[in-house]
Amino acid sequence: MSLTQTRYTISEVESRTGLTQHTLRWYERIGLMPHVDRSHSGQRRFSDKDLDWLAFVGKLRTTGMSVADMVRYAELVREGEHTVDQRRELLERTRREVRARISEMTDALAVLDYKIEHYAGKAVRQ
Amino acid sequence: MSLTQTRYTISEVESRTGLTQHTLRWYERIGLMPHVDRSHSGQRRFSDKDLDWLAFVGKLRTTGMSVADMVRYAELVREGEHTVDQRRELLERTRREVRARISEMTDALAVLDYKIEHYAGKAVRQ
DNA sequence: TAAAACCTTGGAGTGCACTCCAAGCAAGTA
DNA sequence: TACTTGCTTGGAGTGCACTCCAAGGTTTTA
Repeated sequence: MSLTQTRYTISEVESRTGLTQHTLRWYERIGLMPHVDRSHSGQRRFSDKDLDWLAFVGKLRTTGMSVADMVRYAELVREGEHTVDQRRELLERTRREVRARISEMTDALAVLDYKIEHYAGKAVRQ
Repeated sequence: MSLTQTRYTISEVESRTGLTQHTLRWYERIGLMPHVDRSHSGQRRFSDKDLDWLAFVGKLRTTGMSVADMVRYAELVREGEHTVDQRRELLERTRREVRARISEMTDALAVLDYKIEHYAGKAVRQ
């Protein structure tokens, strides 16, 4: 166990993650963050582990997962090992949704390509 | 010119497009629909052309384009031929954003895959 | 004709994901 | 020490994209 664990203030975490301080506090309030350490005076001191969690949460956000589902996932993590099946299920459902979403968007992209091509020529209608 | 153009009531359009009547009226109100024909008593009668437009708008929605940008696009169409460059630009910007979004999601999908794989084994941490 | 189903409007309400505020205490720098 | 910058909280506010409501007129079906 290292005695030199890095601790980050909220503004350091803001600039590292791109999340605002408001959002970071809000994440904690709604239960999307494991409890963050505090300094003797009560200020937040984030750890590298917190940063890792935030990075993972960022990936979940990117997938389009709702905040409610992310909170659900965080709860399952807090509840311990016996929730791994539920967690995997939640992640698998999310994965199915992401795959569907990507294929829809790829479809829409083709329409966009066609339309732009159309404009490059001259037969313009809409 | 055909004399047997099909005209759809709002509930027919609802079941064909999956958009609610509320949303269809709202689209018209905000200028996202070209003006829809009315029956002698004022009820909407949508044409096949309206359905085509709605299908295209649906594709734009799928790309994640904001309603404000879609309205902007609709305005450009109404303004006529001299706006084709602006329209193409708007579509090209949207295309760049969609491509970026798809690649972000593909990335996040890989993380999800890794995590699920992880759960399938036994080294479970978060 | 009578009932049921469908349509109209302007405006209010909803859910989501933040985003900001005020008042006050804490920490770092000259 | 004085000043500036940073941090705390609960709660209010924002922007987006719908979603619904009430009151009343229209159309279809039996």
